[in-house]
Amino acid sequence: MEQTMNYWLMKSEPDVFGINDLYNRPDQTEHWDGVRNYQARNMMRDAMKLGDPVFFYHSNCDQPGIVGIMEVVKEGYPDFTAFDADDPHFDPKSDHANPHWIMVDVRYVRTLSRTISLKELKPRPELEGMVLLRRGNRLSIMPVTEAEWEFILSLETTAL
DNA sequence: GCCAACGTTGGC
DNA sequence: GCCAACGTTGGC
Repeated sequence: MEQTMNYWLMKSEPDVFGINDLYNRPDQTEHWDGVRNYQARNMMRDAMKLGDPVFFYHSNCDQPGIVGIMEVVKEGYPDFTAFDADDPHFDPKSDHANPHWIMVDVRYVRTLSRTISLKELKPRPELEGMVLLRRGNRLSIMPVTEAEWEFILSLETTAL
């Protein structure tokens, strides 16, 4: 059964885990742990599929924006950091028998030739309605439409 | 560092 | 089930 490809955007603070950190991981692959939001969890559990392309977004930094591309290389499985009392993302309500939290593995694909900043995305009429740009949006993982994906990539080679 | 927006928690 | 208090996110 053929399934439509889904596109995603995942946020991370570059001071904590930036795109260069992903680049430097063995196999350029890392598990995306620590997500403790049910909406984001549900997307990883139900909708993110092998091979789905993902924008890497740097948040909470000098220039928030999209910095690169990665892909899903392992579909949703229990986030073991929730089981570890020493982990900052520990959740006492989650255990192996009943894991509350889910993560996926992602692999580095490439770094964009320049950062496509949030500031640059905001005024674009083509991106009106994009989840990222919705007021008060705090999701760390969100869907991107194919049209949004293509448009954003077209900006990479556009002069500012 | 500030603070708006939002999710979660817990008392009732 | 309501909602106030609190914690977190994340742009600025």
